[in-house]
Amino acid sequence: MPNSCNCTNCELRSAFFESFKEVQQSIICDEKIEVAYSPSQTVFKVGDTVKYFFYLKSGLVKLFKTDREGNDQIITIASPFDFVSLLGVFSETHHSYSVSAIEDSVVCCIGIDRMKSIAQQNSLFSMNLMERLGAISNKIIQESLEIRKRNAHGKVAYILLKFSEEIYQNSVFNLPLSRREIAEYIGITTESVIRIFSEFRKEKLIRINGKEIEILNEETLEKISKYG
Amino acid sequence: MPNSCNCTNCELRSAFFESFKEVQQSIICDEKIEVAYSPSQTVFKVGDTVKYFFYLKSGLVKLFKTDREGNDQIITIASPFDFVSLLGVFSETHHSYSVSAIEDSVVCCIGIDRMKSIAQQNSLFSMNLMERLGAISNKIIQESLEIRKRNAHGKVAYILLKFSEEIYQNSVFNLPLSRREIAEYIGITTESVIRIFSEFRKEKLIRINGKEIEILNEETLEKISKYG
DNA sequence: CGCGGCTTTGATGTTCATCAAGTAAAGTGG
DNA sequence: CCACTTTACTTGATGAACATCAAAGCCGCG
Repeated sequence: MPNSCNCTNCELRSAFFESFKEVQQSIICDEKIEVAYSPSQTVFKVGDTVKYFFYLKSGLVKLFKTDREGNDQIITIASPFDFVSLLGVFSETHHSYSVSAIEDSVVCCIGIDRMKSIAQQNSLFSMNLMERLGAISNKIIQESLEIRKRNAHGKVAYILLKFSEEIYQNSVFNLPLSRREIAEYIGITTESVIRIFSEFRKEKLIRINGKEIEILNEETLEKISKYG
Repeated sequence: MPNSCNCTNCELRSAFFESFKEVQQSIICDEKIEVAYSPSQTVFKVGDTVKYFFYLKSGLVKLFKTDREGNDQIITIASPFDFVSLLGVFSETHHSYSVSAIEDSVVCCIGIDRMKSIAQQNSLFSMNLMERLGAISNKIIQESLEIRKRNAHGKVAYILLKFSEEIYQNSVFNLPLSRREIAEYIGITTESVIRIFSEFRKEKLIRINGKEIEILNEETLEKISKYG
């Protein structure tokens, strides 16, 4: 029964099932599970067996690794429509990073074996999948280079602009990450994040009210992001 | 004519054509071009149109980006059997990074449209492709996190061990990168690389003779790499 | 209500970048 | 093939950027 499932209008379809035959689409629709997560809840952890292919339907999640001393490194933030499963999903049996929600989120889960067998039967689908997975991995790599080449001020400006322009598309937003998580994302210390936030506030580049941030001077922040 | 091409024993076959029907394999064998590069020669540049899928048959190449001030950032070093084309190859029309040889290298080039149409016809092939591309992208992301979390000494130790253990599998090797390139790879300055090399030499952890390096005390280097 | 985690600020110190200068090596043109 | 230029390498001196350590206020939660 095509279109009988509740995801007929799901973004997931337009996002990457465009090339899909309806019968297969409905198989996926019937078999997928939707799971809701509250902030700080874990979707999966490093080392967990790869059982599902994950897709973020709504909300915001962080991908991260924890080292032996318990320090986290945030790899990236995934927004709605993003695949939470990266490329390793088809080549690895265990996850090489952890995922947890940083906002109320809904994740679609499709059995990985099911995904594989469908991909093997439908090469158009697997090409689409490859393109989308490729785009995400590329984005992570490029972003990591962008962050790496900046000094602390540039890193903070970059991340503020990312949240404002890319994620929330609004000059006012609620920062979904703690100061510590920001630090873990851009590779500086929590204190430095706070100090630079304060400087930006004193220079009237941003307004801060707890987690609420407003970008007041985007132009100057762009400059700081570009030229440190 | 299966097996009529000169790459019957090519690593490329065992590497990812295992699932390939012979007739298609020979199409690829017939159509591929092998190009040899000397150190410092460019395979392709940021912004170039994606025309080929590239595979490293032998040698060593670097993937890197150049910013507006002309400073390079090395993304990774590709070894034989590695795909030089990353995942973006199917989703992007222009390369987002540059590639140049750092040793005498031979690169196999296959028309990208040809690859795409074959992948669309053969889903087993496209799955294989996806797995391999995924593994490489994952490796780049993981390595970048590893480097990021270390201090300067740890970074240098890490990179020395990478060359020794992973790339050359030998405690003596000729460093294929200049001091500057090492710096561009791990995100510190050239002077710091040199200084830390000198310290390691004075502490008898390594022996340096120009480009020739010998790892003398792997154990201590491992410790420095792990604990900074 | 008290404990632990998050945030903030200040004082201090280390690490590493920057600047400068000199040597060695490698490419370039007459 | 040699003078010349350029690039790579090396060391030292200096300072800025950022981490670390310490302490206190704040908030949420059991």
